[in-house]
Amino acid sequence: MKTKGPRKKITLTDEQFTAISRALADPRRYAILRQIAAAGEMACCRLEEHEVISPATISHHIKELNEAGLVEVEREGREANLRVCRLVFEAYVARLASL
Amino acid sequence: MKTKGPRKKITLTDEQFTAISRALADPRRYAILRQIAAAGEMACCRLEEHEVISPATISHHIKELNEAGLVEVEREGREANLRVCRLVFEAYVARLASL
DNA sequence: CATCTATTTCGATGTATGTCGAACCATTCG
DNA sequence: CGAATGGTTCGACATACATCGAAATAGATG
Repeated sequence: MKTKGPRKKITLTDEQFTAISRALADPRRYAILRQIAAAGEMACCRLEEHEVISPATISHHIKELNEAGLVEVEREGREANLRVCRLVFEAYVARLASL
Repeated sequence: MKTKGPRKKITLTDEQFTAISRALADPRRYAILRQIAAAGEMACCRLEEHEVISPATISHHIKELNEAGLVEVEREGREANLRVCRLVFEAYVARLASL
């Protein structure tokens, strides 16, 4: 069975690869990424992290994830909608797996 | 074709997972890991990094990789033989891929 | 407009970490 | 034994970075 896979192959630059590695290295950031991934799409204000860390810090983490190319941010009204860039993430995993 | 795959499945603790993430996040450390992986097994003193960074720093990185469970160190005579722990690495990639 | 909510930006702060030199330990070899 | 080789350990140092509070921005809403 072919579970609606990626259409295109993506190649990451070395810079993006290390940016992603660093982005994933912080547990809090990884937890955020997981929530977004699990939800498919979610508003920033729905993140569990609001119980734990300040809005400023959350915003910072989102920015890191976004600049690494892992997360797409779409402002909609007053909130920010987050979505994982699957193609980029899969490209990262693939490259990592090839060691 | 079944390319001599891993015998057992390994489950990583959360701590080990983040330790590996952090270990991979430094480009220098990742480069070292790649060399070891490419060689299958290699003496520490053969690492290209000796051209770039001090023995002390290399030793530090090896230690990090080892403590994360990614690299096995076996002292043989005066040199240290390095080998990638494939099972651990593959467990990491698998868990990462499942997001 | 005034206010509330969601988010960002800025500056400050404490901690983590990559790096080094120097000293040290272990092994090999003359 | 004494020197050379390969690694490690130990501070020290500089930079990176997670975090915060406060102030700013932007949209919704009364």
